[in-house]
Amino acid sequence: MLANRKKLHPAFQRPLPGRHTDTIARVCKYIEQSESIPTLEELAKFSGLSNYYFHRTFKAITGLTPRAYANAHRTNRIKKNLEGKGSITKAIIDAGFNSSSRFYEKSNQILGMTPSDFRQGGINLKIHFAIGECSLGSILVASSMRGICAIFLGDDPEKLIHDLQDRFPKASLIGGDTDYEKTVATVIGFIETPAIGLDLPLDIQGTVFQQRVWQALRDIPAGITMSYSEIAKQIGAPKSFRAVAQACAANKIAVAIPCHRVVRNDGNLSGYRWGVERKRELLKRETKDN
DNA sequence: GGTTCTCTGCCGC
DNA sequence: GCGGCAGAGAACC
Repeated sequence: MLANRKKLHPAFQRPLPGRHTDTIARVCKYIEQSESIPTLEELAKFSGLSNYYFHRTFKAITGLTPRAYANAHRTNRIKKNLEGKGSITKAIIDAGFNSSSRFYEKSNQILGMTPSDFRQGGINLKIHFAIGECSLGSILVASSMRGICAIFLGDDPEKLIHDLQDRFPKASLIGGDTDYEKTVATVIGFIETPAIGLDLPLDIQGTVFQQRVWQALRDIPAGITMSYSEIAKQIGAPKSFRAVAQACAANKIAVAIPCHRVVRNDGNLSGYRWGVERKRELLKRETKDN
C-alpha cells in the first residue's frame, strides 16, 4: 500500500528546494523586516534571480507565493498588534497597511471579523456547524464567514461539539441550520469518495509556518504519502520535522488538509489526531481510487 | 473603471 | 536549471 511512497509525483516536478534554500530564507527575513509588502521585482533583485524564476522557486520552497507569504506575515502582525494596547488605527498602520479604510474593507477576509471584535477575542464571530454520520463515524463540520474552519472526526458527537467549543471559546456557535446540512453532506461525500475532491472554501488560520506545512500537505496528491522529514525538506526547513509533526497535529480541518498522508520514515502510519484506524482507512480508499 | 501587479502554464535554451 | 512570454485575474488608485 505504501510502496509508492518514494515515487515523485508530477506535482513535485518543479524547482527543487535545496539549491536556493538559503537565498529564499534570506528573502523571507527580508519580507518579515519590511514595513510594507515588497514588490516581486524588489524581492527578485534581492535574491539575484529573474522575477519569473524567483517566483517559482519561492513557491516551491515555502509553499506560498511571495505575496501570500507577505500577506500571511502581515496578518500575523496585525493580530499581534491588536492584542497589545494602543489604538486600532495605529495597530493597522504599524502592521504595514497603508490606510485603515482599506483594511476595514477587508477585515472580514483577513480576520474573519472587525478588528474590535478580534480585540475582544472573537466575541462576535459566528460559526455554523452541524454533525453528521459517515463510514468513519461521527463528523462535525464548522464554517466561519470565510469558509470551512473545522472538520472533526470521532465516535462521540457530544465530544466533537466540546472540541469545537474549546477551539473557538468566544465564538457564537450556531447549530441546527438546515441550509448548512448541505455543506456537511458535501464533505461526507468527499470523505466517502476522495477522488471527487472538495470544492469548498477553507478558512485556514495558523502561523506562517503552519500555513506552509498545511499548503505542502494540500500539495500531496491522493494516493501518495510523505514522511514528516520529507515535508520539512519540501518547505525548505529540513531540520524542522518535529515542528512539521506539531503543525500536522494542530490541523483543525481533517481530510481537506490531508495530514493523514504524512507517515513515518519507515512507512508506518504514526499517529493521527482522529484515530489511527481512520488514517488507515482514508489511505486505503485513496490508493483504491488511483 | 482604467492601470498595474501577481500568478501560472507553457515553452526554449 | 533558468529565463521569458502570454493571458487571466486580483489589487490598487
